[in-house]
Amino acid sequence: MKIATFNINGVKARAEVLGRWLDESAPDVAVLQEIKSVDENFPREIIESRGYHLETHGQKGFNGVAVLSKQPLHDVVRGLPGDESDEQARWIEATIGDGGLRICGLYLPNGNPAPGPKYDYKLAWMERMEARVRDLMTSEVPLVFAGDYNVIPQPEDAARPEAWRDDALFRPETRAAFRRLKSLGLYDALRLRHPEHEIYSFWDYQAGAWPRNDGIRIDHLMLTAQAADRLTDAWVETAPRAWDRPSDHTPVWIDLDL
DNA sequence: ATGGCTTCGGTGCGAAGA
Repeated sequence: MKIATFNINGVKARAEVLGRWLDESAPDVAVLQEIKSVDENFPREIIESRGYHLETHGQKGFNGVAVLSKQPLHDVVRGLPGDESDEQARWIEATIGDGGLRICGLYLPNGNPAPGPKYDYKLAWMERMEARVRDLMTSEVPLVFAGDYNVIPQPEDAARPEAWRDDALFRPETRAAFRRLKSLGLYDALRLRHPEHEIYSFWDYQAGAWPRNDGIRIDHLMLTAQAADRLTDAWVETAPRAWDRPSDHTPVWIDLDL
């Protein structure tokens, strides 16, 4: 089962890219971030015309997540539990097909500028995610937590780590919170398969970041042991970053023996 | 570089992103 996460930076602006990507790369399951669309205006036909089931959790203007799957989606949860007052659309869960896998698609807050209220929100969100992961891990079903984490886990996950030293994506508190998530028993799929350096998933639109390969790795698929046991491959698909009108992120993939 | 692009909403150009 091939599973991808893709921050598409606007589902309507990315209609052509999204259709081409589904045709060429054909994920079994994918989670999308930054759809920047309310659910009523989501261009569902791009996805459903290609035979996918689709669940969305959007809001006006920014944020927004979605999950698509060739198998039916069940028991959908929209929004990260733990704060009824949080109106930002950054979390969606669904069980795939007959229940052999549960996937969580997430768009973790950016947090800049740091320090400040946006950074406080990021750290609080990560604490809430920790609680949700704990909850879900009481089940024996393999779990995949996939999305744009807005976390550079280690210096080797950035082409120029010194440029990110004080940034909300790389500050010590951010990386410590990410380590706490891992210490619950989650495995970074890409690093399980590719411990080597220089693998990125985001390149800024500005200053020639893509042609200079001035990237960062912030899109992650985190697996429970039950899912990691099934992991056969993990990779970043860089080609879509070079297409016309690309997202500034590119898809990250795993293949599970499910 | 004190964001050099790009999205959205809305139809100006500011907010947000990373």
